[in-house]
Amino acid sequence: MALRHAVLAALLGNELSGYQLAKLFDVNISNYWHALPQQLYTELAKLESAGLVVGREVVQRGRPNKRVYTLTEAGTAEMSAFIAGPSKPSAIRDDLLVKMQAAEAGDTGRLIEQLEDRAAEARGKIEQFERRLSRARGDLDEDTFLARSPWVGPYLVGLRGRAFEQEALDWCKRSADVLRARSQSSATSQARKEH
Amino acid sequence: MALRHAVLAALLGNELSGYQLAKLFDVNISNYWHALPQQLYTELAKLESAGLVVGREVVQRGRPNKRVYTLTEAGTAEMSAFIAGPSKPSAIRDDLLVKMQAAEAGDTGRLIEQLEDRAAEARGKIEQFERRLSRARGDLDEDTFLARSPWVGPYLVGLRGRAFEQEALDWCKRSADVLRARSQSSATSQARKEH
DNA sequence: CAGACCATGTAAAACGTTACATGATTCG
DNA sequence: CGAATCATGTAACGTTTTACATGGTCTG
Repeated sequence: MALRHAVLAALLGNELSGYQLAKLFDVNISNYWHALPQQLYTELAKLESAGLVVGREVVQRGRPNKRVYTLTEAGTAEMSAFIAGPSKPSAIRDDLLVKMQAAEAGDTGRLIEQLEDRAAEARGKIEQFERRLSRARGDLDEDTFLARSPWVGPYLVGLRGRAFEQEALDWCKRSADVLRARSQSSATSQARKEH
Repeated sequence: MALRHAVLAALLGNELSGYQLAKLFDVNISNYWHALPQQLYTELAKLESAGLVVGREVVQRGRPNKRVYTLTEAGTAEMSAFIAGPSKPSAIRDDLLVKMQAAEAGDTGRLIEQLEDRAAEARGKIEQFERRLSRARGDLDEDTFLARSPWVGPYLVGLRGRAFEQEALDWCKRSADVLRARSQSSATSQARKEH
């Protein structure tokens, strides 16, 4: 029971369909919880039969009908109990870091490419976070917003998302630079030998 | 097949037993890949029957015998193929962030406590990383070390571990401050009303 | 009219976590 | 002598991923 709370948290204050939730998880929530659409559909069904959310059918013109979900009181209570309870240690898994750890066993050029791809991705995400944070603040400066807004949870989560991506970006740039410099100098000394 | 590569990466250049590997995962590798001891024992058995590692029995006095594992050529080749192949998007899951997202639905005081606990944990980990990095560098400065050392993968991974914990620490402090300030000002306005 | 987007699910396979199980040695 | 550390596993259970399945609308 873990995805459960991430879904409830996303639904808190927003009425969302499975599809909308999937998009939200893809672009936003994935920075602290990753889930595939299939999981969300099954989770929403489970949550509804457990009485933590209620769904209602929304008839649409020009596109398929959808079923949107809202938290019930039991759902809010569940969330409140979750917040008070113990946290599991946060888990990370990142292929790039596994690859970096084993860098000497593989093709450094390919690894550098992957670091550059990840850096580009990070740049995109940072911009997204920036836009979303700025929209949330409106014309208040950050400290004022954080002091006065009735809801700060999602904003603080966004700050961490941005910082995380910034950190990833810096690391990718630095690591790619180091690997590039090393492969050049070893190519140079190789050339010197062959001379 | 995912834990597999994290184990192979850890074993690259080190001959380790399941137990030593478990400790390494607990303190070091957990920053980019999390695994429990049980998983490691079963994974090592699988890797050995797949011919990617070989184990050998080490007889010890004063403590139980152990079985230590080394990469085979096939294991190194597997790692090299993994490095060249596509990376899965990195996955994070952090209860604290789920709780923060839903902060308004629960007890803010409990959440602040948890942020403080996490901050203390982060401080400890940062120190550990600092010590390990400094030991790895020896008396070279970082840039010289990164240019000259034959192995930089683990060091670069350590840099990210430290940066990640530093980022977590900063975020926990900032978030706890924000929540504290808000609960005080709402307590104040509450007191004013009751007056 | 092809490709992207909206919209929702099921089933099987792989993976991870929790609980169970054991036993010797060292340190305070 | 109790707790921590060294040392290794199995089995049951729960979660996540991958593959399969479908079908309408909107945009270029």
